[in-house]
This record gives sequence, C-alpha cells and structure tokens, in this order.
Amino acid sequence: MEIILRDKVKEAVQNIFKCEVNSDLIQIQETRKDFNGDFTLIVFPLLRFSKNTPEKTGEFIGTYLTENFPAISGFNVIKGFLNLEISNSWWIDYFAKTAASNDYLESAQVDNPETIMVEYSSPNTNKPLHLGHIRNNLLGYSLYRILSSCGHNVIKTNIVNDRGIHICKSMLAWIKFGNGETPELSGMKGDHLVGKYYVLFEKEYKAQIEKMISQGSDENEARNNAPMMKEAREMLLRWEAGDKETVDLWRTMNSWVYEGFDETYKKLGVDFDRIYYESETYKLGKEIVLDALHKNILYRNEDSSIWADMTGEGLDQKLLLRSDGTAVYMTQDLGTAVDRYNEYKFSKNIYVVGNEQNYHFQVLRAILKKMGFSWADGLIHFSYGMVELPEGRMKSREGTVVDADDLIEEMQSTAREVSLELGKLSGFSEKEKEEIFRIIGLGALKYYILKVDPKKNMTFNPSESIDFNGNTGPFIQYTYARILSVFRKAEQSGIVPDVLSLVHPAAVEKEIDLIKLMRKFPETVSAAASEYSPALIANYCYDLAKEFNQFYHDFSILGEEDTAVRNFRLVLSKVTSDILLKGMWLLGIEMPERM
RNA sequence: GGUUCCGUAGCUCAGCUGGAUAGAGCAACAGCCUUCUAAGCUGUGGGUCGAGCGUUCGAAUCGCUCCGGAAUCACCA
Repeated sequence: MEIILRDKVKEAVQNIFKCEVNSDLIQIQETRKDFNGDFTLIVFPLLRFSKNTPEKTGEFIGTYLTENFPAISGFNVIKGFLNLEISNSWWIDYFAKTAASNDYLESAQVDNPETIMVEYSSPNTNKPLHLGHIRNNLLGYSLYRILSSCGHNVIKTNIVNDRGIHICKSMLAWIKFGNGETPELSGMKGDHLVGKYYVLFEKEYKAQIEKMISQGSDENEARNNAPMMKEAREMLLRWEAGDKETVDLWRTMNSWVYEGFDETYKKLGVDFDRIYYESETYKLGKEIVLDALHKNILYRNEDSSIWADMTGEGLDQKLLLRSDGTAVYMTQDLGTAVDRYNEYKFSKNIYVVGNEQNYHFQVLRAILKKMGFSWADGLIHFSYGMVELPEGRMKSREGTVVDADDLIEEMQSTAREVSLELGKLSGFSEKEKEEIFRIIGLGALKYYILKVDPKKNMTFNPSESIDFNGNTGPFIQYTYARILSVFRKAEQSGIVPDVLSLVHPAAVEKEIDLIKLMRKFPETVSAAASEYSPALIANYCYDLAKEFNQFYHDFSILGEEDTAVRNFRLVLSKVTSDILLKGMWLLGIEMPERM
C-alpha cells in the first residue's frame, strides 16, 4: 500500500505543482493511533515545490488523491501532516486476499539464500549450564529459526570448550574426594556432578591459600604454589602429553557432562547440526599460525612466543602462541574458523557470544583478514548483554549463579501452581497437564529473555521477574489457546468459517485495527532477519495478542447472528492465531492448545 | 587511561533508518466473571526520555561535550 501511495503522491505533486519529485522526499508512514487516518504523508519536504503553507499543500494533495484514487476515502490535515484514510472495503479486500493465500506467513523469503553458520551455547565442560547460557541458547536457536524460515541454509553449531586447566581442576578433585562416584551411583546429573568437584577444588584451593598466607606467604606466591594448583598444572601437562590414565578419566568425565548437557538442551528445545571440540581444533590453529609466521605476517618474540601486530588496524599486539608453544584461546578460534569455512564455505558465520568478548572477535576477524582469508568479512559477532541479578553480576564463587536446570524446573512448578490455583485444566490426565505446565513454564522463561533487546544487559529477578500476566509468554499462549477454543466451539455447532464470504465490509473499526496490525507481520520478520532481533518478533506478538484480547472482549464471535460478520471474525481470529503461532515458533516457544 | 555498549514511569522493558500529545507490563487504587477461557478487560495516578550544546521546520531518536553504570584492554577461556 505504501508503494502505491508513494506513486500516487508523486503523480499528484507532478500534476498540481508541475514538478518532478525525488521519491526520497515522499515520506509516508502509518498514522499514529490518536489521529484519524491510516497513512500519513509528511508534507514538509514538499513545501519547496508547492511554495505554499504546509496546510494548503496538504489540502491540495489530499483533494487530488481522494478524487483520483478510490481506495482513499478521505483525509485531514493537521499542521504538516496529511492523514489519508483508506476505505474499509479496501482493508477487507486486502484481508480476504491475505487470509485466502496464507502469504502472511510466506512472504519473508529472501531472494538470495545463503549458507550461514550459527554458533551458540559454547559451554565449558567443568560446570553445568546457567542463566547466561540460557540467554545464549535461546538467542542462537531463535536466530536459526528466523534465518532458516527466510530461506537460508543454516547450520547450527556448538563449540565445546573441553580442554584446559579448568577441566583438570574437576578431575583432580574427583580423584581426591570422589571415592569413585559416578552419575549412576549418585543419581546426580553428570554435569552437576562434575561441577560439584570443580567447586570442591576451588574450596580446597582457597583453604590452602589462606593457610599459606597465615604461615607468612604472600598472596601471589600462595596462589601459584598451593599444592592443589600445582597438581592441576601437572595434570594438564600429562593430558597434553597424552598420558593414558589422564586422558581416559578426561573422556569419562566429559561424557558425563555431555549427557547432562544433552538433557538440558533437550529441555530447552535446542539442538545442533555439528559440534566442534576445542581439543580437536587447536592443532589446526597452531598450523595456521606457524604458516602465517613463515609468510612474515606474524612475528616471533625473543622468548619465542608468536604475536600478531594489529596496531595498523587500530588494535593491539595479540599473542597467538605461548613461549612454550602451546595454544591460546585465539589460536583455537582461528583454527575453528578455518576448519568451518573449509567444511561449509559459509557466507556468514554468526557467533552468539557475550559482549564481554567484543574485543576478541574484532581481533579474530582482523587477524584472519591479515592472513588473507577474504571470507573473514562474513564473521559476525552476535553480541548480547549479560544477565544480571538484582544484587549484581552472577558469581560462581559466591554461589549466586542461577542454574539452568533448577530454573527450568522452577518455572514449570510455578506454572503448575498458578494453573491449579486458577482452577484450570480440569478433566485432563496428569500426563497432559504436566505437558501443558511444561509448555507454559518454558514459554514464560523464553519469552521473558527474548523480549529484551539482545545487546542490552538485563536484570533477572528470580522471585519477581517472571510473571504469567501482562507482557509475557503465557499471555500470548493464553490468547492463542482461547482462539483455538473458539474454533472448537464453532466446530461443535457446525459452523465453518469461509474466507470467500468476506465480501461486504461488515467490519468495525476495532477489527480493522487488528488487520492493520497483522499486516506488519512479514515486514517484522524480514526486518528482524536483517537485524537478527528476536526481540522485535516477541514484542510484535505481544501487541497482536493484546489487541486481539481487547477485540475479543468488545465483540462476540460465536453469538453473532449475521453470518457474514461471524465469518469475518472467525477468519480474523484464525489469521491472528496463525501469526501468533508462527511468531512464537520463530522464538522457539511452543504453544499449548489449551491452558 | 584507550576502546565498545548502556542510561526512557518506583521496578522490568518497548519505541531509536528524525515527525504530531512518550508506550506497555508489574506495583498502587477503583470497577467488570448466569454470556465464546478473568493467565483477561476498563479506568485513575505516575516522565526534565542522565545533563548540556549543536544540526533541523521538527530530536527520546542524529553529532559533539560532560555525568553515571557495564564490559574489555592476560603467555585465562
């Protein structure tokens, strides 16, 4: 509609003022809610052609359009704003076409599909997933859904950080205090079990430091020489040397962790097409670095460590191999990136990683470019903000970390309590009820996290933040369930909504409002796809659901005697529910048929 | 100190490719369940859009300078 209007306005200006106008000057937008009209032309930029006041100019164009363009039923001018009213019949016609063709769900397809990798989750294998990972996983997964529903070939990938001193800490503590404990024997989830020993290590290590300080050591010395830390370092050396016993234990404990992670991923509803392990990519990283050294792209320091000089790019010196020849984080990431490109030839590789690593990715891209990998331009850091608690940042040492499994469990039981208190779901089996509670609890959690602009830090208040009323997942789910309920009732009464009968403009203003809102869906998705923002979709779904609820309260759907009106409303409800379903699907949020 | 990001109602957040009188939810208060699901709807109160300057017919939105907060600047990952 905007495009048609634009042409018409251009035509109007040409005919009235005899001037050719640049399309950029024709600014059309939707009319704000508290004014009459549907679309607004901002006339200020056109004054140079009309050589007249804003009001007069608006009058001229408005009159011309109303006379020459049947879809426009009227207009009004307020200051420099020409509000054009589109006739109801145009809207009804538009809606009927849309409803019949279903293109409100299809039109986001891009012209040039790309191969895009999306990396998310990226856990360490020494402790369970927490709230920060949840935000990461949800964003990554939603990104995948948005991009792939636009027609891209998307590969979901995860890089597991399975090597390094932190793993050895858990292993060491397990040897010392574990008494052969396994997930099977203890009934504990594997990742939690390993996490427990990581905490035990830290506790013991801290105790040793304190003891040494009380015996006269200074803090740094104590930190470096505490027996626990020494042993952990020795273990890392044994691991890197391929010592069988160490590697076997590493394999075993990692397998426990993976089982635990899989369970959490499954609960969250996320998955991966390809998993990379740092233990497998760091060697390739080393090769790349040495190769670049030979080509004089990098330089070797006196102590034989290898560096990249990025000062020319406005960055710093960056270490790529330690003096003892071992890899650092950046080395691994270089290796992983090259590995991935060779495997998939992606045009974009999106890293969903917290904003604390903004600098890292800036450097990563710059180094790859310097090494001559032109595809490095396709590396995108999808940077998201931290999840903070009311007390501040989550700190594992202070035990203020919100565990992912606990949180999911808690959400589900809150959903159960709320539902039962409201007296819902009578006549369902226990199993069906639990499934609905699961969907609602998870929906609340996912929506709560995804509705916030990813790049902003967000506050999470475990006791108060997650709600089931207002701008929440359950509200949208509720609206959806209600619509389905209407359809069930209609079906029982033998009413079949018929798109083809939407011929006469029986609609009232309220319903037209809803149609206008629904119209935005494909635009919202394609905009979100280019900006990668699930938050846009979330807030759109809320707006639509809210509008529908208001509409739903003001009018009856089934009780309507006029069949045409009833039909119209039923089809309107159907389209609304389809859009809600699709929108929430893009966020990875399931919708219950009843609640 | 350098770089990047953030600052909108008491709280959590929308709005930001410049447009009209600033938007929700929560919390508070007042109403609405014999009528398709009250996880809902209606109403009231609540704001110097961190501050200032600039660009413009027009700034929460763009630019600059401050103020406040966060992240990062490791031979950690």
